[in-house]
Amino acid sequence: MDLQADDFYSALSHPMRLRALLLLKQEGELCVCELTHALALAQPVISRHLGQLKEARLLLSRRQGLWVYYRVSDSLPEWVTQVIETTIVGVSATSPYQDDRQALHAMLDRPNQTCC
Amino acid sequence: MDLQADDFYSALSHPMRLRALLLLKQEGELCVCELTHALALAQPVISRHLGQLKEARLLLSRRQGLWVYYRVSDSLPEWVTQVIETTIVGVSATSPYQDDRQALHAMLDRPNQTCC
DNA sequence: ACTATATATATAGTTTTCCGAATATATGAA
DNA sequence: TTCATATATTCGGAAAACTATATATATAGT
Repeated sequence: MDLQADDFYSALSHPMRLRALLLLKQEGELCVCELTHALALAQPVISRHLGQLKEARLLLSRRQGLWVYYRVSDSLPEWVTQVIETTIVGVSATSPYQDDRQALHAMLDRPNQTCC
Repeated sequence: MDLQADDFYSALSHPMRLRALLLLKQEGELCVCELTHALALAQPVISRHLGQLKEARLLLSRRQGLWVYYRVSDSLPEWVTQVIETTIVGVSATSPYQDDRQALHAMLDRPNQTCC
């Protein structure tokens, strides 16, 4: 069963879910602690929103050790992929999306080799 | 002040507002009674959702006699226009968007010359 | 003025969404 | 096993969104 348009749009109705999706699309896989740092929100809040995006089938996740990595699903309908990419082109240079990327890149001790 | 991405996405978070926007983009100007017929909803419900879309700067309206015609704004950011068009390409042949157009076209006595 | 039609708004109540805090679970290391 | 860390979930309350009903407004015609 495919992703429905109204599920897609209501999944993105919360500003933070939009920020998380755009950041993940641009950066690839990110763990919860990286998103928590980049978006400057409490960890349970992040986890809940990621859970909603995953339930809406926009995200996939995999666990690696202590960390859970989220990424944008690679089996989205073509129009959804285009909409996300068009949105990135349109707004990624503006606030708060630009700041989110900067905060991520400014984060010290990102996992993959080291720890959070 | 320009349309913000999170305003755009939260404006479309209600399934009916998404249906109305896609229908208006495809059909051009429509009056409230046409939308009420096509979407099969009570008139105050339609008016309120149209008001929200207008407040979000996605729609414009003009009054002509008794009727108020709504249309998609012609001064949207380019990325917003592309997102809307991409969504139409992706889902306009599916339910309920296809049915909405059919219901509109099946409506007798649409205004413009006659009355609702 | 009065009537009819189209649309908008206000009110009240219900449902949904969201957050904070606490707690639970999963993994890895000692 | 015990401890520490990362993430998920649960619970209670607050805030927001939504609906239905009723009413108000705007316009046109008589």
